[in-house]
Amino acid sequence: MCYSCKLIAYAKPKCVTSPNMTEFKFFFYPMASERSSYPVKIVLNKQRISSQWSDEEIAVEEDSQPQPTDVEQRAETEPILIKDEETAEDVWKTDLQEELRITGEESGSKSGKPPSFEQRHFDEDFITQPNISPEESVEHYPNSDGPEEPGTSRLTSEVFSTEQHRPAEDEDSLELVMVKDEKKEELGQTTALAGLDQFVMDETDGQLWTSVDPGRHTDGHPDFSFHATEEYSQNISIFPSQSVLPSVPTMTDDVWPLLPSSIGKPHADMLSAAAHMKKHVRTLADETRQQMPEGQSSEMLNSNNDGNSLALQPSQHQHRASEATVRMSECMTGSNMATTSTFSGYSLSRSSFNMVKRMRTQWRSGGTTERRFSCTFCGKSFQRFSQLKVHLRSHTGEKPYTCEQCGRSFTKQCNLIRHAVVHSGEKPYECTQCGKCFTQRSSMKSHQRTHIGESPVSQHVVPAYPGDPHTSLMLSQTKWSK
DNA sequence: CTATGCCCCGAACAATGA
DNA sequence: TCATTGTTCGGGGCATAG
Repeated sequence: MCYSCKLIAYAKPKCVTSPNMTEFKFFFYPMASERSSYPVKIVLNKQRISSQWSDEEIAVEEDSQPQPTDVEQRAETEPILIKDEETAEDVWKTDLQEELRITGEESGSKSGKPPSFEQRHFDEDFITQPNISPEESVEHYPNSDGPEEPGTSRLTSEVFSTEQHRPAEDEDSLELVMVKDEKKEELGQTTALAGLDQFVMDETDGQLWTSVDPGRHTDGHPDFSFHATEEYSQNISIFPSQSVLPSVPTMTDDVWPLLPSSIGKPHADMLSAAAHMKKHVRTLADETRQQMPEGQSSEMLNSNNDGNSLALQPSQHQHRASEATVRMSECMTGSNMATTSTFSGYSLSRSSFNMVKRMRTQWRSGGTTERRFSCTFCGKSFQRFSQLKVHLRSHTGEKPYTCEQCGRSFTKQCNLIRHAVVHSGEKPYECTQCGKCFTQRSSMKSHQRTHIGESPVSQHVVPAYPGDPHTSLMLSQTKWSK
């Protein structure tokens, strides 16, 4: 959102124009007044505390917007279910270009088909915010002088969720189309097709789409989430030359009256405003990059945008989505994922999807490398994908195996089996020297080391477990070192 | 190849005794 | 209070079955 040009912007994938090209729409919505900035509350930043809002925002919020709204509550409680349109096998067959194509396909809604829950949430997730429809953005702006019914929510979960809402966008918003072009040689053609209101982008990497943590501020103002990439921001070219101007699609008169007077109909101010938004694109993308932990931005952010979910979770997880969940935004910010369970772990599926594909590529090209699967979270490598899959649970907080007696969950089934002795009281491991029993073998072995300690002479000569440096180290560092 | 189970180490925490 | 010991669990390596 720009407080200078009074525009609110966000991007949304539009459709697939060719196997190598995906269109994205930039929607710019006018702010009717300074006070109209208050709808940024609609950003649904659930993590931000109220004290972070300005006094004015709080005042407005208290006056006219009972909280939390139903939508906010729903967003907090309902899991994000991402529809998987590809089988795992298909995923393996795709290459990076296909991935881009998929990104466009999955983002495109099926016209004439009611939005499914998954699709709706996907779109919400992708758009991230602002979660306000163009129609409402006009209706509820205080400047519109429209009487606002008490209790009327400014929010809607259906906003922009499907193509069915597009007419409203076309009517009330200034629509800019961004064309994601994968091949530079097609740039000229794309430019010709794009016209004035299209951004021609160049792509050099398959991991491009990012999103901004909605919980951030920009210049002291609430931040609208934003989807773009640093590559895009670097190469973004709005109205590169005046020569493009003749190709400007004519904006309908239905649109222009809704824009702030400073923007008006297509003229120099419009170009200035667009150039201004370009600056925002770049700024926000840079901020996004800086915010992300190093080495994670591409994977993590990219995962938030589409619905290609690779079912990395075991089947049990489908019954325990509420248990093995993770808040995607927290993944993006690197906070503790395991301790906060709000959204379904499926929100990470895209990340896994990209990661797995990358790993497979690495495996194919790497040949006979010892460690073929690397975790993009921590960089740890594994010989087998199944090992990595289990390892990923430590990052996602997924614990698919739950004890029926105490409800505690575990990342591995063997851990659950091992845990069962806690309830049964069974101590199957007995010390051969003293007869004391233990629940775990490692506990018994640890105990047996104490027996070895009873013989200070032998502890250096005959370790409890020959070849076990840990034993020798323990002995040298404990009582015998005194 | 994946799924599964076993084994292991290490960390965190609690209980206990000097 | 501190060191020691025991308990519990997380997580990696590996073997094996399918």
